[in-house]
Amino acid sequence: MQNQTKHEQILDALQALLKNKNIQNISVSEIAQTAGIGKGSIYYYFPSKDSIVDALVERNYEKPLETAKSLARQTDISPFTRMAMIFQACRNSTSAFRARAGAELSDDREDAFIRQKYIRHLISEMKPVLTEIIQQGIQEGQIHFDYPAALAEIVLIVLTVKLDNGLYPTDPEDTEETIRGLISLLEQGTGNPSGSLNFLVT
Amino acid sequence: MQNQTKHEQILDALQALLKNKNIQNISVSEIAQTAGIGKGSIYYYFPSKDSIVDALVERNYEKPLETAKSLARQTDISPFTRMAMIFQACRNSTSAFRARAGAELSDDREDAFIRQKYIRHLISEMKPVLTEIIQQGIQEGQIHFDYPAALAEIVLIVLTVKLDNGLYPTDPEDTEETIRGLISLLEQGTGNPSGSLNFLVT
DNA sequence: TTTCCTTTTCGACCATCGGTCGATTTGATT
DNA sequence: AATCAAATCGACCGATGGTCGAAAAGGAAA
Repeated sequence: MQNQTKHEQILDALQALLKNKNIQNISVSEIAQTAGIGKGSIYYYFPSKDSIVDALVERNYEKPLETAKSLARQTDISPFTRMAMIFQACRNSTSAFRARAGAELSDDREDAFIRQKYIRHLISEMKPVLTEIIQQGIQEGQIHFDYPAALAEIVLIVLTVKLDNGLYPTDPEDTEETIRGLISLLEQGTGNPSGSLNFLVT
Repeated sequence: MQNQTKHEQILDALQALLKNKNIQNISVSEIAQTAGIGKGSIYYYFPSKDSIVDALVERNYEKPLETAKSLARQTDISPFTRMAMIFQACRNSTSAFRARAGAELSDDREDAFIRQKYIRHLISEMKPVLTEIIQQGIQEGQIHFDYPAALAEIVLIVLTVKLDNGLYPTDPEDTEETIRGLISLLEQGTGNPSGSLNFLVT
């Protein structure tokens, strides 16, 4: 039983509790109790309640994002295929927090914070990767566009905001239409025939 | 002295306090003291501290957005000019909350919530307006695109997220480049010559 | 004016929370 | 056994959001 394990134990407890209530309504004592340790011990491993949340966000997003990144970095694959991977990664990485049970469409403050942290994390991690991919596409003549970094950012922002569906919630059909619109805009905006990028999303 | 006035008085107090610290560090007693009333009276006018924040967000964004909306609804003006108005409105409506003095780049929870509320508000209010404008542009043959609503949403999402610069903070040049990229994507994506939409942002 | 009732105001009080702290246990090393 | 550092604990602290009953304010009716 090393530090690592106790750390995980506490994070597991918080994650379990998050399924039933939001963070505001979870007390540190509760986390301790669920983890089966004393409240004081929590503060032996974490400096604050916030830091536990931070660590949990990190734990949930770091791994899938890391694998998506390494996949997307395989430069032998075609740019569009790698873009599709990123689209997929964005879909998959949607919050473990959102998996909350009753999950009323939350005006919830803590959720907002977690979401913000997640968006920042995802965009800053994926933007350079996607930019590279787009640049490769430009060099190979498949993409015609002058602002690769901006294009990467635009795509990531729209994907993140729409797919997370928490920051600005809409019904699924609406989300699909926006994604289709984004694809269409990408096609027309980068000089590709209509429908050619459909595979990005199917 | 009606209800309305006391209401406003409390909101004014909160707004004043927000200039110097963030909401987590402002207590209800402090708001009461600043407003010059007893703490108990606060709860006569508002059910909770959160609801005071909500009301303040509403008060700050409702008005400028309403005027932007009515401007953008003047169908006699050309679609692009009206789009420019919306671009401008997005720029201007950036948070009274962000005007905070020291304003360290906040990982702050309350800020995240306020930002979320603002983004939801702005997008849901402006999307129908912008959609109409784009549809008009399509009819007049100035815009060639099949998903007017999606296009409206994409533009609003990118503008909101980037211009607010809190959800995903970057340096100003980077923001400018993304906006330029968005313009360029719009031009190429809607069949307009390069540079023709520059006026949207200058 | 006096009475009566509603609306408004208030701050002491309450439960609870995040976080601290000193005491205590554990357990490896000598 | 002796020792020391790492780990554990829960009583305790200050502060907070929110409650409550008492009391003031202010008409309206007598």
